[in-house]
Amino acid sequence: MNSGSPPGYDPRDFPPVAVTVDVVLFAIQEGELNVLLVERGVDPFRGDWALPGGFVQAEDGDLYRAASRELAEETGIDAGAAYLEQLATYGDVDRDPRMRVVSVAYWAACAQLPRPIGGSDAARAELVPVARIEDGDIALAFDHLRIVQDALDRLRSKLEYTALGVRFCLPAFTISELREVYEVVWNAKLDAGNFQRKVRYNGAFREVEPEEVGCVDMGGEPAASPPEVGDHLPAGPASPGRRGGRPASLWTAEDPAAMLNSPIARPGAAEGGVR
Amino acid sequence: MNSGSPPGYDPRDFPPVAVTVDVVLFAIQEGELNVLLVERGVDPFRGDWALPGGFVQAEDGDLYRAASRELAEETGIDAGAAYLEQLATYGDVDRDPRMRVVSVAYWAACAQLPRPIGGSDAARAELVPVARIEDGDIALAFDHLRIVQDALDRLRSKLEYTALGVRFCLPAFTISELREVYEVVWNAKLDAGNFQRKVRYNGAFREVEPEEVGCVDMGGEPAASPPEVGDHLPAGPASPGRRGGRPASLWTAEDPAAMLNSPIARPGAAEGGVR
DNA sequence: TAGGATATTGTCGGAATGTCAATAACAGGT
DNA sequence: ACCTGTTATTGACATTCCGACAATATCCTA
Repeated sequence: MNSGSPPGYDPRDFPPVAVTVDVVLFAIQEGELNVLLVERGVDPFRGDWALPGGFVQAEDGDLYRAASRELAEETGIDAGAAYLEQLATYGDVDRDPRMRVVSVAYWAACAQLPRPIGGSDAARAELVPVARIEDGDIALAFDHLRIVQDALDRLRSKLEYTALGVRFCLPAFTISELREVYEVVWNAKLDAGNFQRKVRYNGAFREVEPEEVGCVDMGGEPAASPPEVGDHLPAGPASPGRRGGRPASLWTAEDPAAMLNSPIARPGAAEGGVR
Repeated sequence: MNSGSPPGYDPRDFPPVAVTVDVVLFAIQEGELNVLLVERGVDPFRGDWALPGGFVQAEDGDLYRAASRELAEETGIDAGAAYLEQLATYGDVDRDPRMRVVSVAYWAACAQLPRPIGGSDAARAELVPVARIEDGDIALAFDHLRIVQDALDRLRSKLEYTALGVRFCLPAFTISELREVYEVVWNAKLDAGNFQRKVRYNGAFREVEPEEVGCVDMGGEPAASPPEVGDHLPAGPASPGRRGGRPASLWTAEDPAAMLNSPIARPGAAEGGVR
């Protein structure tokens, strides 16, 4: 297990390694799935886009906390409001030209970016459509392309069998809003009727009575304006104008991370990585 | 690579952190699911059981390779033969009393331990039934109990929708052998007939013709020796004596990591962590 | 050759799913 | 008030899937 001196590690006993955390934050805007990227201002990969991240600090009690801190610094978002789950760890010897850097990647999903982002760092931070990344239109630093792809795989899989899609919605949402989340993330069209049934039967979701609205809290961001009946997807044409039609009932998820007792089928999911 | 100045990292720029890999190796023996543990001989947690692992070395090109190396050192098993997949990374500040150690955990599954184990290290290495660990009968060092539990969750989930169960079997196996793997890992009983259909229909498995296996003797004398048709589970009463009954056809999995196009239902899986 | 054991195939009712259509409830304009 | 367009929600069905359980098939042992 350990190599050299008996008890107590000596920093000289092991090769110098830096440990960082990187966060893949997903958000839906304009009916598109986006990832938060920052533009690198320093040398390796200067000018390229990279995931927000940084060194694990001594003050970070654990890795989750380190990732939350990075997320908050970059976006002001509270980790509880964006889920935040560990994805994987990347440690190829040459992934950073300067020295060995082992990076623990996390992924997150949030309903809407509170402020115009661009946190404490001077670096420009922007939401970039994943479509452009998957098409290779964006130059990503380090092995961050692979990390984003892994995160995408994980996100797409998890929507199948967990209620995590609601993290893209406000605390109270309509079934159609949730369906649109699925359609955007999966880049597929789902039958409205079936989706309705799926949600209604799944114990993971609960219809919220009109009187309750306003009390629903997913433990996250205090929605700027109390969730209003008829709210639509965060951003997009959004709530401003209900374009007519029968008003939808509002729903909520007790525990967004909960398993669905029957999964929601992904259309073209012959095979693929589920992780 | 690194040196000092411009955009290079300086070891003094970040807190000293050690990076290790730990491996949770599962193996089935005597109809029980086991985990490979080593007895600690040095101070922190001396005498307790721990997962095999060690520092990421400079020679390890990537983390997977580091884990393979640890696995090989400890058991002589080639990583390719045991799958080996990254599980998660653990970095709580106090998980090791000596200093901050970030540990990247891997899990693996193998059909049978080649030698009586107990690799290069002087430390005693043993297969311990997971039942005893889950019951709390075994004192595990560090946060290794949590790691084992996470690995168990992952293993049990992955059996549902991948062909990874075959990693507990020899290259060619009978459907009953595979079913027993499921029953042992899930600690549940499965209907033999339905399981049969599941495997036969799933594109992930392929029936192997007798000619492919070697000198096959299906239906004649009890072939005396080597690649025998009636092989049973690695270990256990095993192949020695077919206890009678219609001989089973042999199967194989093209790609053990492949997804099952229709999952195998886990009996009492109301909810739980899929990770 | 009988009895026991294991593998494999069949049957059948209930549950789940997908497709497609019908109804409900609202906004807006005339 | 009435008509039209739009979205939500519910129904009807055919098809498939699944679990429980029974029936065969093939071998071993005695």
